[in-house]
Amino acid sequence: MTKRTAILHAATHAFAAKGLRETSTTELATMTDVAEGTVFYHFGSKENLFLAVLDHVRHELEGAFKGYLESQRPASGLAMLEEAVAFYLHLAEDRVELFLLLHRSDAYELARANEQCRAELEKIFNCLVGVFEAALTKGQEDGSIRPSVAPRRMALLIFNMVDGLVRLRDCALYEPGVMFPEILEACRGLVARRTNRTE
Amino acid sequence: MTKRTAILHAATHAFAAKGLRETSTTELATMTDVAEGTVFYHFGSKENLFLAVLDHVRHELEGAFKGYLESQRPASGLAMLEEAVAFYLHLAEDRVELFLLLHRSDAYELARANEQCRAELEKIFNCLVGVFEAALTKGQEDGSIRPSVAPRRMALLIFNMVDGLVRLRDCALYEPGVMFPEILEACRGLVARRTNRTE
DNA sequence: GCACTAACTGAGTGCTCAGTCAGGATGGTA
DNA sequence: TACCATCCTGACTGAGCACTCAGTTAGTGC
Repeated sequence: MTKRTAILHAATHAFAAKGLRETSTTELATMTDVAEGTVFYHFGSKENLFLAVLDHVRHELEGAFKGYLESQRPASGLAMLEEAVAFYLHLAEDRVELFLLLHRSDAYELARANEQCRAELEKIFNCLVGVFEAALTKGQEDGSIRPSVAPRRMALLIFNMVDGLVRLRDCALYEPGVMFPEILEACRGLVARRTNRTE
Repeated sequence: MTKRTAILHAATHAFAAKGLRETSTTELATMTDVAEGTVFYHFGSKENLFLAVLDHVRHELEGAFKGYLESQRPASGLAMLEEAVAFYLHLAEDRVELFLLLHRSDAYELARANEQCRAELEKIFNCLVGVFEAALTKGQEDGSIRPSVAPRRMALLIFNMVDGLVRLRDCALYEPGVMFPEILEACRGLVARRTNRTE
């Protein structure tokens, strides 16, 4: 591993765990057995390093979801949606650092002043919401999902529900795994084509 | 207004807008036309000031929701839920700073080390989720809401949906007002007693 | 007028940190 | 061997910061 990528990885984890301001360049240099100057040689400034981290996070997320979408052959759009929710929660456990970083205010703060950061965040956001949206669109084609549902907007609501659970875990306020059956049931209730029934 | 409350208010807005680390005590002193020392005379440390701000935010939120609950005489639990969602979105626009502060990582960061902060956050969280939970419980009593719904857990999911919208606005990624009809419809679909129908 | 206290002041302190820079090491090429 | 580019080093710098403290002011009771 080159020193550049070592710094990038260390920064990803440190920024996710402690935040941008709370992680010093001195600290990153020590963590990676590198001189302070090396950080600036490769990335120019702390802000640029953060942008590189965000770019890295985006690639990781896009890669993970791309791999998932290609491996799945779901029976229906509705099944695809349920699998997407499951995969989202799985990924949030598998790659905690990616989600921790996105759940911090740092990136959104920077995005207010930095156009590149904003664009990066929007790409990530579209990728995350897009997974649910794709399932809903497919479901409307195969008839498993109600035609009255607006895919993009419903995807946004589902994303909020699922990502909200992950966020509560990150804040150590709640454990999302517990809610897994409820959230699947909720998604079905929100979008599945209704059959005749009363309760 | 005493200098103490002037500092408290300035801090609430500054911490919400820029974050804890990004707001210096020097800055707060200048904003409120007060000497640096005065901040420390009243609050002892920046961390204590932040805790006072959080306590203030909690009182404001609890007061707002208490006033709302007392003024409402909804026809059913389902109607109450819809009003709660509307009020949440309304409050999030009316008192932007309260929600901005809660959507920052600062408080959750501090909560990891500070028990008082953690307790404060949990109270706020319970207050916010509680509003939806109360509506669901009432709805199960009057029959407007399905008995199969677990009030607390469903309240959590609805909270995530609604608060997620507010959060997207705070990140300037989306405008929540647009989604208002969808989110009401979604809530009804999630919890309302089902009638015979097919689509 | 005096004593006591609470509120307030602001210059000063010591520390942390992002970023710099002059120079060293390494390896490829003429 | 000489030259050059790339990678890397770490002591240094200047700015910003939280916090301190000796001292001032204003109010209150005697």
